[in-house]
Amino acid sequence: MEKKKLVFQEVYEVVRLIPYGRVTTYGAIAEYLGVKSYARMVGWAMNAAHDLVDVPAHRVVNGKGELSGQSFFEGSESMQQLLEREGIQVKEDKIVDFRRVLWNPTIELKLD
DNA sequence: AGAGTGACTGGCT
DNA sequence: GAGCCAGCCACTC
Repeated sequence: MEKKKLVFQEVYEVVRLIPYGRVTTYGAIAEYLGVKSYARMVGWAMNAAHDLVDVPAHRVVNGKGELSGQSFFEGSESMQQLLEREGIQVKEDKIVDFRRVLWNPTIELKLD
């Protein structure tokens, strides 16, 4: 058995595909890339992606819809601010109607 | 090389 | 439905 390796570039590509006004989870991305157990690593990849402006990391949250990486966006605008700008309501660091705005690449980008 | 840590998740209580 | 516990992989000290 060969172990699949997580490629940051792949993660960034998926994150870039997230539609405006939608969000996804670390687990969903990991699953789509075929590395379901790498949810934590995806989050870590986001940390590295912090340097890239093309990667809307603010559209990626944890499975509960909480802005876990909010503290990491203390650049100019907070993660919450960016999400609300896209029409996503955020309350108590949690996305309102999370299920409704959730975008699952494994489903939306079905490979067949 | 061993131990600790973390932008997580699923299962059980 | 919210909270606690264990499993997960890469990175740092």
